Amino acid sequence: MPKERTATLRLQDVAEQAGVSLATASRSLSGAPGVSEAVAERVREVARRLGYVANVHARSLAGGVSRSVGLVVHEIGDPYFAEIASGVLRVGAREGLTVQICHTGRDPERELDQIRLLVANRVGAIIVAGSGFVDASKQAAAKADLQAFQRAGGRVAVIGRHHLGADAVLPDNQKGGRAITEHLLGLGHRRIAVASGARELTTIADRMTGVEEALTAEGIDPASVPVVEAEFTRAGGRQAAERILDEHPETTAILALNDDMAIGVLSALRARGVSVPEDVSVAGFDDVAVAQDLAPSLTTVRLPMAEMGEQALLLALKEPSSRPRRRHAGHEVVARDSTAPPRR
Amino acid sequence: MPKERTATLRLQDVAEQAGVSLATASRSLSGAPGVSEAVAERVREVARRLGYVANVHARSLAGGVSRSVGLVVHEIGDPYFAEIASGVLRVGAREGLTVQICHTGRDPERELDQIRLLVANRVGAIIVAGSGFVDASKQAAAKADLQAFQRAGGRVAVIGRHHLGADAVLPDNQKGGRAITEHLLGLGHRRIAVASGARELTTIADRMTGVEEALTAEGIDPASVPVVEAEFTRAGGRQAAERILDEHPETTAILALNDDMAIGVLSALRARGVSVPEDVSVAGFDDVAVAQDLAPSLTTVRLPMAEMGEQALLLALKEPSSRPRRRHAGHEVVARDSTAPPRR
DNA sequence: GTGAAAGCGCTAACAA
DNA sequence: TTGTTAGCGCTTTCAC
Repeated sequence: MPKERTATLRLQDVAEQAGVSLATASRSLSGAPGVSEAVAERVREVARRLGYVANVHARSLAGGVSRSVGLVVHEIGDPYFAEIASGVLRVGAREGLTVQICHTGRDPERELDQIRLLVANRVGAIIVAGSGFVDASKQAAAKADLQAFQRAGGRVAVIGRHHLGADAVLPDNQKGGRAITEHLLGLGHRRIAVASGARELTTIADRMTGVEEALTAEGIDPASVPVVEAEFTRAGGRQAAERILDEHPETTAILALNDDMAIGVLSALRARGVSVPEDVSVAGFDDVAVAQDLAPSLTTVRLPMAEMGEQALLLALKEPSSRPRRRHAGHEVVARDSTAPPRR
Repeated sequence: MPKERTATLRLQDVAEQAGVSLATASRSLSGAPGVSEAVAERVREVARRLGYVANVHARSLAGGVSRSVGLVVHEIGDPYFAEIASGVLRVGAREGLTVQICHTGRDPERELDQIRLLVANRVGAIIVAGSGFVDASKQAAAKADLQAFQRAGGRVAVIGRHHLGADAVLPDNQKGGRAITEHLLGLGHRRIAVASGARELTTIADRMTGVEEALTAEGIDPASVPVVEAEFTRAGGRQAAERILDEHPETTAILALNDDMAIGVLSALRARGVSVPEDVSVAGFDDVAVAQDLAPSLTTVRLPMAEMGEQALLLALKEPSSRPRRRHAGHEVVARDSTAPPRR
C-alpha cells in the first residue's frame, strides 16, 4: 500500500495549465452548468492531455456522493453467485460505477462485518445476494446497519427473501419448486426423495414450500416424502444420495434443491452403478452453466441469475420508494436427459 | 446514490463523547502509539457503543493510504476467473482490504478504462488477471498507466504472462501444455488435434509451445498436427470439434486448450455419436470444478486458480522490489475417464 | 460566466 | 501522553 505521498496530478494543475480557476476546472470536468462551452472544452482537453484522473476520495468527501456500490455474496467461486456478480458488474460498468465484492460464507457475523466495511467505504448502494435466514433474528444486526445506511441516503437491494427492509429481487423459489415437482409427478413419479440444504435458509424453505404444494395438489402427503438435509454443495449431494439409496431404495426420482447438490447426486448414483434416468430420475435447481453439459444433461429450474444481478443494481439506482419494491425474477423448467418416466 | 449530506457520525462526535481531542480519538482507533491504553480503550468503547465507522475517503485523503485493491478480470462469470477472484477475496478479507472487481471482456481498451478507474479510486494495488497479448503494443497504454501508478507508490501484480512490467504469478501454461500432450502421447496417440483459442493471447501461445515441445520430442512434426482456432468458449469447442471430425476423421485424441472448450468438444462428440474415450480421447486445461463431474470425467491440467489469486494479492502486498518478481504456480495432469489408449 | 473561499472527515506534524 | 492545527483534493455556495 502506498505510504509516501503520491505525486499525482491534481485538479489544481489542470486548472493552472488551462488558465482557469479551480472552480471552473471542477465545473468543466463534472459537466456542471455555469461554464461556457469553449472554456469547458479547453479544460477537458488539457485534462486529457495531462492524463488527469480525479481523486475519487476527495470527490466523494467534498461532494458527499459516491460512484461505487458494494456486492455481498456467499462465495464468488460458486457459479450461482459468479453469475449474479457478472450481471451486477455489467450494469456497473455501463453506469460508470465501481463494484466492491465481498464474501460472507453464509455467516451472519461475517456478513455484518462486510456490510460495515462497505458503509465505511461510503458506497452509494449495497446489494446483498444469497439466501436470507428463516430466523429473522440472525440478520437483525445487519438489518439495523442497513436501515441506518438507508436513512443516511444509501440505497440497498437484496436478492432473495430477506428480512432486511429493502428493495428486493425475488427468485421464483417457491413457484420453481412447485414446477419442478410437477414435472416429476407429470412423468409418473410417486416415490420422490428430496436432497435439501439447511432449512434455516429462506431459499431452501421457499423451494420446499413449492415442492409440498405440488405434492399436496397431487394427493401425496408431503410428510411421506423423504427429505435428506445435507450441505448445499456437491459433497452434500453425494451424501444425501447415498442416504436416500440406503434408506429409501424404492425411490424413483431425486430432486436436489440446487444444481450443485444435483451434480453430487449424479456422481453418487454413477458410483453405485445406478443409471440415470433409467433407474432413477434426477432434477436440480438454478441451471448453472454446466447443467447442460453433464451427462446425462440435467433437468433443472432455470433462474436468470445474471439478470437478477442486473435488476438488483438497477433497483438500487432508482430513487428510493416509501415502501420496499419487489421484482419477481421468473423461472423456467428445463427438461433435459436426467429425468424420464419411472420404470415401475 | 446519496445526494443529500449524510448525517453520519464523525470522529469528532466520538471524541466529544469520550472527552478527548480529535487527535487522541484518531490514534486510539487506528492503533497508533502515543495514547495510554486506558484512554484508548475508553474511546474504542464509545465508538463501539455509537456504532461509529470511519470514513474511508477522509482517511485515505488525509493519510494518503488506501485499504483497497482492484482486480481486473476478463469476466467474473467464467469459473476460471471466479476461482481466482475467490482467492483474492479470501486474502483481502483476512487483511481487511476491500476488493473492487471489474470486467475487461478481453478488450484492451476496456481494460485501460477500468485500470484508470481503479487509479482514480486510489486503490493501493491492482491485480490484472487473465491472459496477456502476444503483441505487446496492445497493452502499451495500460502498461504506461500501471507504471505511472507504481511510481506513485501503487502496487501491481499480474496473473499470466503480460508485458506490463510488474510482479507476476505465472500459471504453468507451457509445462502444462507439454505434460498433457505427453500424457496423450504416452497413451499411444499419434493423431492428435488441438482445439485452440486465439493465438494472440499469451496463454494460448504458451500452451501451444508446450504442446509443440512434446510433439517434437516424440519425433512428430508440429506442423502436421491440426490446430483449429475458435472462440475460447464452449461454443468454440463445439465448432472446433466439428471441424476436426470433418476434416481430420483419423484423429484419435482432441486436446482442448481450456476446459470450457473441452466441454464443448465433448458435447459435439456426443451429438455426433462419437464415444469418449473409446473412439476419441479428449483432454482439457485448467481443471475447473465441474471437470470431475462431467461424464466422462475430464482429463485435464490442474492449475491452482484460487491459490494463484491469493499469491497475486500477497505479492502485491509485499514491499516492491527493484525488479519484477515471478512466482510459478505449478500444475498437475489429472487423468480421468476422457482419455484412454487409441483403438487403432 | 468566473473566481475566492469555506468546508467534507480524517491523519500527522508540531506544540504543550 | 495529549491537544492544536494544517492540510489531503475536491465540490459548492457566494461574490463579482
